[in-house]
Amino acid sequence: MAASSGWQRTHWCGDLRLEHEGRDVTLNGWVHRRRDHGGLIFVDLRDRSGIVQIVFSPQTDAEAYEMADTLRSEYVVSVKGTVRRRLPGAENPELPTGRIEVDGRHVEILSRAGSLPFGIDDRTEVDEAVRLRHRALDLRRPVMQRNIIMRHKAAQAVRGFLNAEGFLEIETPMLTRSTPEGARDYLVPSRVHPGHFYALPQSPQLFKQLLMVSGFERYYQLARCFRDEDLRADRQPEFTQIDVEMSFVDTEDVLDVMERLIVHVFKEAAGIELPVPFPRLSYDEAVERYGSDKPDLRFGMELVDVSDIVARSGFRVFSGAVKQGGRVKVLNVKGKGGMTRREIDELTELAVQWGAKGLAWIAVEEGGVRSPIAKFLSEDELSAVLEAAGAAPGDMLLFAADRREVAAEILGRLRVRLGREIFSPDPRQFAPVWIVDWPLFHRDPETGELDSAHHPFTSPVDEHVELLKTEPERVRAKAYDLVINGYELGGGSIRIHRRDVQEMVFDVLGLSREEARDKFGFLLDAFEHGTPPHGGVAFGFDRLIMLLVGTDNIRDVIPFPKTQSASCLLTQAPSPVDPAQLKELHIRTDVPAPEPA
RNA sequence: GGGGGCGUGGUGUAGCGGUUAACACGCCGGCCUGUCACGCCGGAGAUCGCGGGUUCGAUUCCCGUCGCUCCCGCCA
Repeated sequence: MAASSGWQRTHWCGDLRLEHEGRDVTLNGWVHRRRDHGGLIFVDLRDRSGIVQIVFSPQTDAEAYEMADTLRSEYVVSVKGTVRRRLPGAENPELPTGRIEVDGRHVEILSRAGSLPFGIDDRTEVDEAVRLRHRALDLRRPVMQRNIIMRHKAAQAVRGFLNAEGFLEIETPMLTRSTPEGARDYLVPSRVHPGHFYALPQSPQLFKQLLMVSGFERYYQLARCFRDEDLRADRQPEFTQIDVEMSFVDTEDVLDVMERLIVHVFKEAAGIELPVPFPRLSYDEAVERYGSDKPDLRFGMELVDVSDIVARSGFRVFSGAVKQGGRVKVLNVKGKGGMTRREIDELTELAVQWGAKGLAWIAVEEGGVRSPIAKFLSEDELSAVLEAAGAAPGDMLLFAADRREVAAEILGRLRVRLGREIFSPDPRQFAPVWIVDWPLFHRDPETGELDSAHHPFTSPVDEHVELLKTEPERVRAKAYDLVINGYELGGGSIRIHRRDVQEMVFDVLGLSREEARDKFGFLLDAFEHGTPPHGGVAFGFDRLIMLLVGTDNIRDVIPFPKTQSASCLLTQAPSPVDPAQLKELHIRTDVPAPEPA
C-alpha cells in the first residue's frame, strides 16, 4: 500500500464494501458522473474495478466541497475520504459498492478533460467510426473494459493450462518468407536486399513443425498472424491464434489435451461449464445433416434427403438433379408456413446469391399445401416428402436440388439464418463439436484439380495411405476442427512425418519435386534429420473471446482494430511515406495520379 | 472484384424540393442537502461527408467520389 500522505490510491473504487466502514481511503480515477444538489454534491468515481459514490458536503469539508463543484465528466482526480454506511433508503442495489459511500474530505484534480465526443456509457449507441477515432476513450466504456479484461484472463488461462501440461511458449519470426499458398501475404521490403521482401506470417505453421523436429515436444504461442484478405465482422487482417504443436501423438492425444484446454479456458476466464465430452461429427455427416462443416448445434432443424422419393418425379428440377448424380434436400422451417411471397422471394434471392438455381417450397397448411411445385408431385410423392420432413401444418419446407455439396450448403446457410431467427439461441449457451474425418483433398469445381482441404502437410489416416495412388479423393485426413455455435474456433491435424507419404501427397497435388523443394525445402530438409510423429492445432483467439463475451463483432475484442478497409482510424495507417524512405527500400510506387480537376 | 445499408449541432436521430433545419442526450450558466440515467430554469452549438448536375430554388432529386458497415467472392 502506498504512503497515505500522497495522492496515490490506497483502495480500488469497486472493491469497497461494508467491511471498509470507517476506513480512511484515497481513491484515484475518473469522474464518471456528478450530481450537484446545491448544498450537496455526489460524484461517481470510476476506476477499472468499478464505481463508488463520493459525497461532498460543506459540513464535512468546505474546501473539498468547493473543489468538487468544479469537477466535470472524466476529470482525473485523487479523492480522500472516509468510507461510511449509506443512510437507510439511500442504498443502491444496482452497484456492488451501493451499500456504502465515501465521505469526501479532499479532492485533487490530476487532469482536466475537455468536452467529449461521446459519453463513457454502455447505453449510448455511437457510430463505430467515431469510437475507433477516439479509441482510448471508447476503451474506457465498461463493456470494452470487460472485453479486454476477458481477453487477458483467457490468455492467462491458456498459458496456465498449457504450462501445466508441459508445453513451452516459444516465439517464431514475424519477418519470414512469402509462400504462394493460402492467403495473400503482407510484404515487408528489404533494404539490404534490393527487390526482395519478407512476408508477415499467415501462421507459424512451418516453424512449429520445425520445433518438433528440434525436439521441444510440446510448443505453444499466442501468435499474431497476418492475412491480406477482405474483412468480415469476424475477420481482421491481423489476428491472434493459440498455436499448439505436440510430438509423439496421434489424433486422440491432441483432441484430449485441446478439449481440456478449451474447457479450462471457458471455466477459468468466464466461469462457463462446457458440456463434456464434446460430441463429434464426421465431416460427411455434418454436411449431410446440417449443410455445413461448421454447424450450429444449438438447435436442430436438420436437413433431410428426399432424393429417393422424388427420383422419378414429374418435377424435372428434382428428378433431373438426381439423374445427374445430385441430391434433393429439404429444410423444414418449423412454424414458418405463413411466410409471404415476398419473404420467400427474399430467401430465394439469397439462395441464388449462394449458388442455387432456385428455391422450391411447400407451405404446409391444415388439410393441404400451398406450393408452386405441388402440382408436379404425385399424391404419394407429396405425402412421402411431408412425412420424411416431419412436416406439420404451419411448417414451411424449403428444397434445394443440386450437386450434393451445393444442395446441402444452400440449405445449410438458410438453416443457420432461419434457425437463429426462430430459436434466437442464447449466446451464453455453447454447443461445441469436433468435426473429424475430413477428406484430405477437395476438388476445385472450376479447374477440376485436387487441392489440400487443410494444408499439404496433413497426414492421411493410416489405412488410406495406399489409396493416395489410386483414389485420392477417398482418402481421409487426420484433421479436426473445433466448432462452437457455428463458429470455426480452430482446427488442426496430425502432420506427415514420412518422406515417402509427403511425396505421394505432393504427387496428388501435382507439385513437382522441384516446386516442392523450392517452396518448402527447409522443412523437407529438416524432415530428413529425424522427425517425430507430430500434430497440433490453431485456435482463433479473437473468436474465442467473442464467444466468451457474447459479441459477433471481432472489433469489440481487439483493443486497436482495423476498419473493413483495413485502415486504422486512430493512426491513419496505412499512410504515404517519405520518398526518401521508398528510395532506401528500392521501391517505386505505381499509383494512378488523381484526375486533374 | 461484386451487391446492399448508412453519412444532418459533440453524440444519436427527425425532416425530404422553398422550414428560423426539429427532438433527445451531452455541453455551458443559474437554482436545488440524499441523488445515483437526479430534478427545474436559461443558453451556446449545424457551411445537412465532398464534387458536379437538374431546378427560379437542393439537406431533400440525379451522377460521381470519399468514409463507415453488412454480405458474396476471397481467407491452404
